[in-house]
Amino acid sequence: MEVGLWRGWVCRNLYGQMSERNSGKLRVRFAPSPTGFLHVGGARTALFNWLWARREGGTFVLRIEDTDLARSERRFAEGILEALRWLGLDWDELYYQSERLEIYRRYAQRLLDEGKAYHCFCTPEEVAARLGRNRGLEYDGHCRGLSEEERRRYLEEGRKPALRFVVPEEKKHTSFRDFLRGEISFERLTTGDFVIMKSDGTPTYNFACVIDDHEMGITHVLRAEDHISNTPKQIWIYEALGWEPPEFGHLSMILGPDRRKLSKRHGATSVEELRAQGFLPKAVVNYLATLGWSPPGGREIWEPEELIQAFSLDRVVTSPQVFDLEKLKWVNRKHLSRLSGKELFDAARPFLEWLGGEALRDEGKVIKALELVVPSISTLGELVGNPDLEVLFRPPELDGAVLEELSRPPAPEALERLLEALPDAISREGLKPLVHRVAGELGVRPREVFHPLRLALTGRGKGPELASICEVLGREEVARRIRKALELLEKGR
RNA sequence: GUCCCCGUCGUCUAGCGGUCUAGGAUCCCGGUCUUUCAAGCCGGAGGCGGGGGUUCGAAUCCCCCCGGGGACACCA
Repeated sequence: MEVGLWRGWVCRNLYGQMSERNSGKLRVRFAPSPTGFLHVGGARTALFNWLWARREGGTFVLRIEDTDLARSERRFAEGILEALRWLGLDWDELYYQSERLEIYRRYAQRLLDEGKAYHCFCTPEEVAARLGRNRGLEYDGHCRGLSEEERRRYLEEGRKPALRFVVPEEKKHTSFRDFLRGEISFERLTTGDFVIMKSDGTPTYNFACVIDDHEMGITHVLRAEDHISNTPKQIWIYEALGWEPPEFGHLSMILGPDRRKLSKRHGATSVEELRAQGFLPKAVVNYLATLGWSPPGGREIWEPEELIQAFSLDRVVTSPQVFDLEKLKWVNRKHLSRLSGKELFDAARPFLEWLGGEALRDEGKVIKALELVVPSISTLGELVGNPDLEVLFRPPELDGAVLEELSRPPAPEALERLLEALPDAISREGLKPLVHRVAGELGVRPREVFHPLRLALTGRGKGPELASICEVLGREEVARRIRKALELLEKGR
C-alpha cells in the first residue's frame, strides 16, 4: 500500500479501534535521559505523546532513562521533571530505570540461558583495535563461541563480561511498519551482535527500552527519527523474548537555522532557557504543537485544552522542522495579550524583582503598568530593565538633551498651564480634552503639548499612550513630575 | 564508508490527479491608525529541488539524479 494511503488508513483505523475497544487503552511514554536540560526537540516529542494520550483518554508514562551512570545526573532529571511540569505536561506514571536494574538482569539471564545472548569478554579497546576506528564495522563475534577453557581464563584475569545479543546474518535484512511513515525496510542493517548488558551490570538503551516498554504496557512508541535504526534491533529483542512489539512511529528532527540538528550553539534550545527568557508555557506548547503538526482550519493560536481536542496523528508531518524563535515570539505575544491582569501579574512576577519590593506592593498598579507595557514586548524577559515600565514606578532622570527640548517654546508654557489645570482633569478620558484646550490657548498643535508632557513625565520621546501613563501615575505624581521639570528648567535658565 | 529518512514561499505549513494563474501564518517591505514608539488593521514581495515518465490533465502517482538530515558505541 502506498505510504500516503496507508498513513490515512492506519490513523483512521487506529482511532476506530481505540474508541470501539477501550478508550483508556492507549499507553504512550516519553523517555528522556537525564544528561542535560530538556531541549525543544524532546519537549515536542513529549508534547505529542501527551496530546495523543489526553486526546484518547490514554495513559502518559514518563520514564527517566538513567542507566548511563557516567552521564546521568540527578539534577538533570529533576530539571526535566520541572520543565515538563512548567509546560503543563502532567504524567500518569513515573519510572526511573536506575531503580529497575533487577528486572533487566532477570531478562538478560533468560536470554543467556536460552542461548540468545552470550558473554563477551572483549574490552571496548580490544574491539576497536580489531575493527579499526572506522564506524560502520560490526563486532566480529570474537566471543560468540568461547570454550569453557577460554571463559575460565578470562574470568581468572578478572574480566567482567558484557552480554551480547545474537544477531543472525539473515535478520539484518528487515523492515517494520511505522504508523507515521509506512513501511521502512533495511537492505542490510550494519549491526553485529550488540551489547545488551554492560560489564558493569547496567542495561544498554535498546535493551532497557524494550523491557520497559513491554513491562509498562506501552502500546505505541512515538519518538524522534533518530531512533529509526534502533527499531529493528528492539523488535528482535521482543521476538527473542516472545513478546508482541508495540506500534512504532517516528517524528522528524527539529533543526537549527543552519538545518543541522538543534543544539546548544543555536542559542536558546532548552525549555529552561525559554522559561528564563520569559516565554509563557502555553505559548511554547502552542508553538511546539504546530512544529510538525498542522492544526485544522489553519488557526494559529490555541489554548492547551483546545490542542488536546484538535490533535490528531493524521496531521503530523515527517519532514524535519527548523526551530524559528521569531515565530515563537509572535505566538508568545499573542498569548501575552490574552492574559487577564492577574495572570499577567503572576507570569511577570519573576521578571519584576529589579523594580524593588516597594514598587510591587500595589498589585493593582503593577497590573495596570504591565498592561501598558506588555503590548510592546515579545517575552516577559523584556520587562527586565524596561524603561517604559521603570518610569511608571520611578521618576525619570531628565538629561541635558531632554531639558534642552523642554526649554523650547511652547513647552514651558504648556507645562505650566497643564499643571494649573491638573486638579480637575487628569482622568484617562480627561487628558486629551485638557491637552487640546491648552494647545488651543497657546495656539499650537496638540502634539506640541503632548510631547513636552511626555518628556516631563517619562524623560523619553516614546512609550505607551500618555493618558494611560497619567492614569497609572496618579494625579499627585503627575503634578510632582511636572513641577520637578519646571524647577529644573528654572535652574538651567 | 554502509544504511535509513526527508524535499511546497527565508521559516512553519495547507494541498491526497482537475476546484492551484498553489492557500494561510511568520519574517521582510509599504500604507493606515495614533500625541510618539510598538501593537492593531490593510496591502505587497516571496515557493512546488532538477530531469524523465504515467495521464486528456500532476505540487499531488512512478523512476533517476541532486540536495538536506539522521543512524551505525559497554550514549540514550
